[in-house]
Amino acid sequence: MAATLRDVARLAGVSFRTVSNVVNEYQHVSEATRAKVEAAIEELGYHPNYSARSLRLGRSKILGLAVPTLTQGYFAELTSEIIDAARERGYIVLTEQTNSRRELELDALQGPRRLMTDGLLINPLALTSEDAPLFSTERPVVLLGENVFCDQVDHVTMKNVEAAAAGTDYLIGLGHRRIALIGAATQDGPVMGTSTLRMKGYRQALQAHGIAPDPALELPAGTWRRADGAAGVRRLLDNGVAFDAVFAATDMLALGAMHELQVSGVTLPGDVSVLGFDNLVEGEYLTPTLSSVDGGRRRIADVAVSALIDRIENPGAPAVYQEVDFAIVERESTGLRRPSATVVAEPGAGVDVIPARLPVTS
Amino acid sequence: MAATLRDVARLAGVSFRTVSNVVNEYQHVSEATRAKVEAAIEELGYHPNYSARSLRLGRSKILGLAVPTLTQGYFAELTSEIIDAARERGYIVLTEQTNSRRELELDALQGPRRLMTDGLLINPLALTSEDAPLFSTERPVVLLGENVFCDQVDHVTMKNVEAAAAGTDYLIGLGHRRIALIGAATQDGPVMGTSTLRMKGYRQALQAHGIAPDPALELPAGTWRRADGAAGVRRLLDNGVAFDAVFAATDMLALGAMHELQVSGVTLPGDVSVLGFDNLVEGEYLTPTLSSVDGGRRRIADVAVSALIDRIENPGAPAVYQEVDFAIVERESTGLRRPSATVVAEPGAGVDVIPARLPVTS
DNA sequence: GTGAAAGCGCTAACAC
DNA sequence: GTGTTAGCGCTTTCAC
Repeated sequence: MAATLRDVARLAGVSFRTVSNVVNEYQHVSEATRAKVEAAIEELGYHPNYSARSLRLGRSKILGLAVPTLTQGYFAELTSEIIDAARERGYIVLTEQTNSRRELELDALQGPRRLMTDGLLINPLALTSEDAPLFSTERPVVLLGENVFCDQVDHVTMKNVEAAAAGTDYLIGLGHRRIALIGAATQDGPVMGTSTLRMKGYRQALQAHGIAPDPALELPAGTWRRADGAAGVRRLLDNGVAFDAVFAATDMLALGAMHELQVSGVTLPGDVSVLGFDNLVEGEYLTPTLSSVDGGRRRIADVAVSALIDRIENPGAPAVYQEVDFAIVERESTGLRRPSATVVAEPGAGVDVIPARLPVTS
Repeated sequence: MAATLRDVARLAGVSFRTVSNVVNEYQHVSEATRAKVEAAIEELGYHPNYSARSLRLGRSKILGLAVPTLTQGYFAELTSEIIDAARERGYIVLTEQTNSRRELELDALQGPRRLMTDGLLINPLALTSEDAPLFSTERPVVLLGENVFCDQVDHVTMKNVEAAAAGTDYLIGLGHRRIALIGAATQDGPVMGTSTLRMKGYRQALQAHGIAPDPALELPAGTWRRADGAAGVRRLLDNGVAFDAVFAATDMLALGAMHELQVSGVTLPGDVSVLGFDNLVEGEYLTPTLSSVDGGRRRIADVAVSALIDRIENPGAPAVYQEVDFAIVERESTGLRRPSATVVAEPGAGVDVIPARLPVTS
């Protein structure tokens, strides 16, 4: 059996109240007693019992985290960063996977496990803003993502519209005019909210530069997996749609798109620039390395964890909606449009149908 | 404040002992009382307090998991599967990342957090078998991976040697004779244990078929990231080493290798077969899809969680070392060696230096 | 600066 | 079949 406060007190020859004082770094303990107690703690290998402490304090120093799945790069990295951020603040993380299933998202929110944790970070995908009332529970919740909005609850997310606009703007600045968007929003698509916002930013940037959006360049993706990115490019190539850049709504889509382009003999970024979104570490290990819009995942982790812990330790403040800053991470997959490239249509020219595939000019 | 047993008892008009009986599904509760109590529970939204229950029982139904990082595909997927397996058995998982740092692995093993969990699953990378004594702690531990072996502790791992041999054997069966191994073991390389075992299996299979191992085909990888796989292939191509297949020690290495081959104009699997190891979901989303040795990750998760929970609920049994079964998952990146391929050296012929790069025969 | 004692919410041994 | 009660290990109020 593990040593308790009493065991330590007995060994140190003090009352167990004094031991508690030492453990909790209270004032008013003489140096001599403190040393004695610390020696006893060391000797017995004493650690406080967290269950007892939680019961007493009503706090466990455990945060709950509910993400769709760890098998997707974005959520694996987000979780990784949340765990690290929590650790820095003395909290640990109980991770649950909801698999985007409504019942599991509800369980994370309302189930008995809630009581083990001091607060919950949740990125819902199945629940929608119609379910918003469910989020204003007695125990603190911090919302992540773009699927649910709720006035009553802290929310940390990206500047999706602005970031997507900046990404598009960056491509335009490189001279690109026929920018395909892979991962365009559809009614029944996955992660509706996110794609809607990113598409909005894409269109805004085009319009700001007087480029008319071309439906042929807006490709929905069934899911956000690599294969969908590849399929998007395939469709462009098969339909002979002219394009000089690809903006993918996520890095996973970008990876698939890059791959399909390269297999088809298209040089990156010579013929086509590819820009992703999310800045996954994976992008650093590609050839060419992937340029990407960093929506601020790292910062979301930090801010969300801070917001949650602040609310736990200091309840009652009004709910805050926070958007973190983004950045464009320029690597090798994007470059200046080559003046000689034959595939580029003039701004606003609509669909340019070219014979077969994207010709490779070199 | 959340409702307690007493609140429920008061509302139901029974003693709180009776409520406890209902909650814990004891015998000897009349139907009528049970119904009354359940109604009261429902009305108050009562959930038992886990801290109190843990304190009382000395059990928390929380498992600890210490993996190097969630940013690597293998560990993200392993964690995902462990969380699901634990959930099925009524446990939840506290995930920690050790970043392969010795101090953090020690902390997972010995730190105060151990007391919150009923048991620990740990995949050490910095600790070695010399540290084995540290693993036989009072509370149950299950070891994962190949870096530490300890008689005193349950251990669940892959049949690395046999699986790598089977993978190599499979490639030989397809007619390949010049099989490059990317991720060969080195003294100071990462994940020493794993690469040593997989290389051993590779060599065994070659020898079983009378093929002499060729040092030029055994490429160490600095780390197990995608870029290292690409670098391995580059080295083969630049040195003009003839090869008709690549066996990568992990899927990440395989991804990099595939990419570098394709960018160099090599057709997969027409010119070269590529076989990975780990069977990450990512492999399903490549073009071509990646054939891979599945070391049994899914099963490791199940078996390890079961072993840990069994030991928690029924301590005292002797420690067990278990190796799970593997499988070869055949997808598109591997195929029969083409008889016409000019790049294939005869078995045992040693290094064939060819002019420039691997010629593409079509 | 230290000691005594209450009580967090629960389970289970013990009465009835 | 139901009620009473002790105590898990801790923090903290209150004396001294």
